[in-house]
Amino acid sequence: MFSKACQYGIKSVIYIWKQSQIDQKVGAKETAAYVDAPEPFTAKILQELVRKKIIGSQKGPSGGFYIGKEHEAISLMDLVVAIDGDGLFTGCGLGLKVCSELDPCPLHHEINKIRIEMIDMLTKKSLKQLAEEVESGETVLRRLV
Amino acid sequence: MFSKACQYGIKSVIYIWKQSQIDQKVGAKETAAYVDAPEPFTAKILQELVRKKIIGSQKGPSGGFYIGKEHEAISLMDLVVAIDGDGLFTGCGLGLKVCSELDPCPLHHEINKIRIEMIDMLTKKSLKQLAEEVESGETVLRRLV
DNA sequence: GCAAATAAAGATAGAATTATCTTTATTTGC
DNA sequence: GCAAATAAAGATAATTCTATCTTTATTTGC
Repeated sequence: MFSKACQYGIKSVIYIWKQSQIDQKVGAKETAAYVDAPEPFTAKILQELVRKKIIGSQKGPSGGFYIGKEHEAISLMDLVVAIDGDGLFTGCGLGLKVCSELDPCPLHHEINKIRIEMIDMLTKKSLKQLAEEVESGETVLRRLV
Repeated sequence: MFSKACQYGIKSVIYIWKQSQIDQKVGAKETAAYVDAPEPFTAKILQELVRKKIIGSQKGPSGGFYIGKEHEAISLMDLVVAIDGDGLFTGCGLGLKVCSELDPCPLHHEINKIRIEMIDMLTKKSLKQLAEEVESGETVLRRLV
């Protein structure tokens, strides 16, 4: 469903959010280690997210990635689209050039229904909410064993 | 959502079904042309589907791919799994090694809900049904313009 | 100003997916 | 039996995704 890059991105951003709550910027290395993702690849993804204004960054000692007021409204949807693009949500699910309500491909209605639910879920979930659920222990971001 | 191979596979199998209804075996070339997919790639996919008993094939003149009684119970789910594997439906959506109802990843419940709907849809849709809807004009398999 | 820490950028490599080409095996119709 | 048609198998190439390494640019603390 999501690419590896996207999976790493989602987990990283939740961690960065969590640390930003206690005013800590976090490095790519620390983040990658925490979410169990390859470090240089994670760094690339975070770089890209900064470019797209999903998160912020600061160079130099005690620098790192962070999430500030300006990123608070970011939804999971924004994040996923920033990394994977909108291919999951738009275009024909079977790759037809022409596919619409009027000329639906054999899976048009079915895929549409699932897409709507997916978009709904990703739009409603804020990163804040995800981070808070991890914080409270409702969900887990990494294995602690 | 589905790989290209899977998209080509789904469309091809619907066409093959349709032709099997009128007792016509169809070649890889004809199938690929009909569903607007690259020919050698389509041939490979169909080969694989034969190996997995999703469709049948016969060599020689007036041979080709077909769908017989023995394939009638095949669901879309069988087809998708045969080509893309079950990665869409199993394992953690964020790639965590440990993720379950008891130790859910931040998206576990949400992804589960969508997966259940997807599995439900793919399991209930038979290839027969898809082919009949194309036949009746309810849905379209390729652009006719 | 300088050293250290960090992100950013760019180059490279490995693996998987997508796609093509060539050769071989089988089947049919004559 | 032979030619033609077709699927099957195997080799190769192109592209994209995943991953790493190296160099450069910034920023901080001293």
